[in-house]
Amino acid sequence: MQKPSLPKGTRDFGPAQMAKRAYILRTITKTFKKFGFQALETPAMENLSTLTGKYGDEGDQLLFKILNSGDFLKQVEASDLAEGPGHVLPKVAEKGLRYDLTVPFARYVVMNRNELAFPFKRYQVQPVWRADRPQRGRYREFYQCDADVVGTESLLCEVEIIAMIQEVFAELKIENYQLKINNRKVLTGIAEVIGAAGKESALCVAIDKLDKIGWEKVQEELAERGFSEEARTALAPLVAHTGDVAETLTFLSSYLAPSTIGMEGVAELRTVFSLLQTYGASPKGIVLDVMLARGLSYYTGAIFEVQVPDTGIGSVSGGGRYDNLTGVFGWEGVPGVGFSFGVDRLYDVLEVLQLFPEEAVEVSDYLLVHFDAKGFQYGLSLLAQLRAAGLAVELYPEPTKMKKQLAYATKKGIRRVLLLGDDEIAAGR
RNA sequence: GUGAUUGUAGCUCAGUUGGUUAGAGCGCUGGUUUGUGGCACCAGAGGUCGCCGGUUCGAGUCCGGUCUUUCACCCCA
Repeated sequence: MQKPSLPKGTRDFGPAQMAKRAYILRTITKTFKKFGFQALETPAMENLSTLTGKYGDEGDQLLFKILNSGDFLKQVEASDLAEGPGHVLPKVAEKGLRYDLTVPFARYVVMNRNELAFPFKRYQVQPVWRADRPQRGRYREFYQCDADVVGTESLLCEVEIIAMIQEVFAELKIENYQLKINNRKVLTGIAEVIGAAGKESALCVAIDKLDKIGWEKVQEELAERGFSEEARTALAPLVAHTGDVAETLTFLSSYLAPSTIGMEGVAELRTVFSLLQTYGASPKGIVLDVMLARGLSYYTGAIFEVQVPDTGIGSVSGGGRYDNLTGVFGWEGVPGVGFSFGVDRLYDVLEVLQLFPEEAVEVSDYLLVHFDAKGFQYGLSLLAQLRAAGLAVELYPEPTKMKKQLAYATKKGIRRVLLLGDDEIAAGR
């Protein structure tokens, strides 16, 4: 007999966890629907050709590949083996597990472009798989919870994303959070202004670590990546800047004045904040963080990230705008904007802050406890009535002593029991 | 992918410089209690010490490999 075990980086979700996860997902999907987003599901597996090349070389390595069925070696020649794994792979695996929800979404949009009503707003809650090395809060199978709008450049989308995030956090009773906003064009502008035009992706990767490793270390990394002394000096006032949204916008207007694209970013940010005000959203939790970069290279406009301080848990939500979502599938120039909630991390945050409501745990309202066959028969006759009244009820299925039945109720967390003895039956209760 | 780290009963962990039948607490099962569980007391079950190999008269203890856990890097949710 073998000991059962789980593949590395995967988890079971027991009843208690499922109830709490369902609470989170109910809250999120309710909000998505309220904003006009519609559900989409795509297959767990995609053609490998759909997935490869979309996430960079490292991403390709993190894809789970599915071995072809049957004689998976039939197309492989000895010469292929000699050429290495890269040559053999396409001949033994033509499918892979999805790595995120964005690429399958783009594939879906392209395949259905004639049927969809644009701007198309969809949400999608499904697991994704990455052959990463697991760590705390990082798994090989985890859920993403995406909402995207494709087919419009309107900044209303950005505003609505901010409003949805605020609504979800309010519903979940998370009071203290930071919704960080920035714009990729601002970052491009910064690269231009400090004389490092075109090196913004390297700039982003380094700057993104500011919170984690501090300004000193970021400067070292920038130096390693070929940023000059002057560039780093020019960056310093920006790093040092603090202030509210209005002050930061004013600061950026002068700092980025030499950069056309940078000023475009500032203008977009101004519009978003202005629309937000008109919408009536509270400025609560919103931070304009010019150092927010996010690692992803495909964002071209707004960038979002949400953190809950003092929990030791990384960002729980993030997203941004991309100009060309569907270009890789041959349909150029379709803009989109979207974001994602990290369900697993949100779960951890609620756990740490003890914000799960008691009723999140789904358990029967009553257990019917019987002493003998007569009580069991009577209990059986009550079951359907009580259930018809909308109560979750169960009857202990075996004849056994009360101690065991009550212990079952205790362990399962059933708060109320009905004892069915001769006296109760006689009294009609 | 790089560098560390962990693994003993269902759970949390002891286990002395390698030396007889590997322990504790909690949990579990039964009983004290043929109508009131959570407390108490009594009894009991449960481990080829992650797995494979090596050193040794002898390995839970030392060595190698492998898997697993956790952590940092890379990257990311």
